[in-house]
Amino acid sequence: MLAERLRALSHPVRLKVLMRIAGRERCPCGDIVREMPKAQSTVSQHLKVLVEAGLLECAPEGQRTHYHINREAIAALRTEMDVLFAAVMSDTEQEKS
Amino acid sequence: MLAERLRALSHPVRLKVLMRIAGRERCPCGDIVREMPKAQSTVSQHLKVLVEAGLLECAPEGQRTHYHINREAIAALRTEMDVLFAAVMSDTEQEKS
DNA sequence: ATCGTCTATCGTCGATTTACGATGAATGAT
DNA sequence: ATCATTCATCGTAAATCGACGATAGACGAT
Repeated sequence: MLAERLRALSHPVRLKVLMRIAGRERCPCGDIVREMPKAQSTVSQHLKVLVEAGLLECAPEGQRTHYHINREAIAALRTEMDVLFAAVMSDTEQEKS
Repeated sequence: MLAERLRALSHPVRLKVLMRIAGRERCPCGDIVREMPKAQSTVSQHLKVLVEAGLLECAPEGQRTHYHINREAIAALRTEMDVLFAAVMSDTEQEKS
């Protein structure tokens, strides 16, 4: 559901996490923790939320887990948002004085 | 902040409310309550959240309050989302094997 | 085999959210 | 003046969230 994905994006830390991961392939959790004034468990939780929303994917590799953007999900979200924006911005036609 | 506005959109009832108001000028609270299986106080609260996020504007008129879309805010949000999407979808350049 | 590193998960606490009914203020109708 | 309608707000209960420390499992290095 759209609301679910928007919820995943509706926290400043998660937005920042997403941006940190963007532009990298295979970004491990530790990298993000190091760049953020949050406990490791907190970051891990936020990552989980993003993964569960489908916006991130993770790949356990050796002792670490690499996260990366799920571009398909992002593209789908963009489409949904476009539909929403179009609907909400649509002209009423009954407002001509 | 972007996260704030996304939060306002991240609830199914609020999304529905927004869609109900879209395409109408001067939509009173009662109309929405009637079209939704939620208590009046609940709808009123959700409207408040949307207003506080700037996505809706309200105009008390007689005994009722008319709500309408704040198109400028929606447009601004769309721009912010475009930036986010662009950043997140950007190619890494380091993935060519 | 032992130790350090990386990460997920658990338990917990306080804060916030969501929903509702009740209430009250303002307006409109009679 | 009385009464009904419309809406915002208050109080409240249950659920969820956000953050943390502690812990445990898996892996890599020695």
